[in-house]
Amino acid sequence: MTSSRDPEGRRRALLAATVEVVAEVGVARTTHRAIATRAGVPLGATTYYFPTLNDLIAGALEQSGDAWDADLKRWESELRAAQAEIGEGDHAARKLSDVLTQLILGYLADQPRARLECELYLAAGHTPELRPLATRWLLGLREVTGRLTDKNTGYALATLVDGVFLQATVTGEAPPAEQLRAAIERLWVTA
Amino acid sequence: MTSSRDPEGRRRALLAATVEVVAEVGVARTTHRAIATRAGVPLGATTYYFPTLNDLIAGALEQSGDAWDADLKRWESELRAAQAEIGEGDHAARKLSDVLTQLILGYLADQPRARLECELYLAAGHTPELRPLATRWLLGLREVTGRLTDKNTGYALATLVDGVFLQATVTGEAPPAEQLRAAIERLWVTA
DNA sequence: GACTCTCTTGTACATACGTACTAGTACAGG
DNA sequence: CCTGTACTAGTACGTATGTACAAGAGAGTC
Repeated sequence: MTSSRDPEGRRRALLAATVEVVAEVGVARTTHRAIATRAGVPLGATTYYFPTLNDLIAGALEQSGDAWDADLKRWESELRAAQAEIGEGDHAARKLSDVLTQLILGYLADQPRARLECELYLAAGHTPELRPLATRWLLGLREVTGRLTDKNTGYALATLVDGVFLQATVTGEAPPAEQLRAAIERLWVTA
Repeated sequence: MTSSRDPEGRRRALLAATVEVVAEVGVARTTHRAIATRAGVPLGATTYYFPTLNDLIAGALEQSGDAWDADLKRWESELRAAQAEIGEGDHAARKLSDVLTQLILGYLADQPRARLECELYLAAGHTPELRPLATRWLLGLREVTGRLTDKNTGYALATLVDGVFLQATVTGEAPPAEQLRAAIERLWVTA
């Protein structure tokens, strides 16, 4: 007896399983067998749909990159909405720092995704072919914060957020909301 | 013919080789054989001096942690010296941000070390026994910046620096010095 | 119904790994 | 000189891995 036929479904299931496995054990310890078990498919299916393990992992990371891009779009529009609502007054930085903090906390609440991102960063450190993907991820954030403020402030904010992500990955705990908000407020100086 | 006898030398060579290998390929891909080759010792020597691979890696990371602690001490004393020299005036933040930026750039110039640190962070994400070590690393910096300023500023500065480390690891490039300095200056608001 | 093409599933194989082990070698103390 | 201890060096073994492959099953076309 063979399973129901659904090639596209299997593709998706394999990619989703890969995302989970990578988030749990890291790129280097991700194996065909772990993915197959997680996806509920036989081992052979992995190499049928993706010629090599690297292709499978690359596909999963790329898919996560798309999700991250979507998140970034949402961040930008929410922050723009807040900007429009409140004008340019003194309270602006206060309000905006609040919104950004909440967005960060919301993102980090999805631990596997946050960990996957950090995992990608680290893997990019010694896997040159992952570097473009990781850089795109990094620069995407910097561009958003840059568009909302100016180049220098954008760099500062993005760097701070990257630090928050790193800390969250290491400790597994949520960042201190008020301290984070205060830090963002100090950086958010519109030129 | 056997090699010259120097047990302590071998221990050190093994730890040093482990640091290099981990920095290059990551914790998960570090193997006895790679370490032995790098250290120029036969395979059997690795398990003779360190019962398991994890012991060897843990030893190497701990040693690196000590080096990081020493670096932090140096950072603190240099920043304190700068503080003492310049008083509390308006130029203080300017001068201190300059000094800290240079310290960061200097640290990141030693790429293998910086990469090892980030490698540890990431590995800690899914290896609970590494978490204490990584946290100590993280908190060490935060304590130093906290002592130099105040708790909130310390958090903000340390987080920014962590972000800089992450970015440097991913891109392999030095951070933009002037933008980084400006960001530090904005955060360095003495209470 | 026969053919074919796509997909499924299980197994096989070469390789690399962690670690254990054996045999030998230098140097200490008697 | 002899003996035990600490170290060296090479090899062996069981396991897990990436990937290849063979045998089959479902669905569409004639």
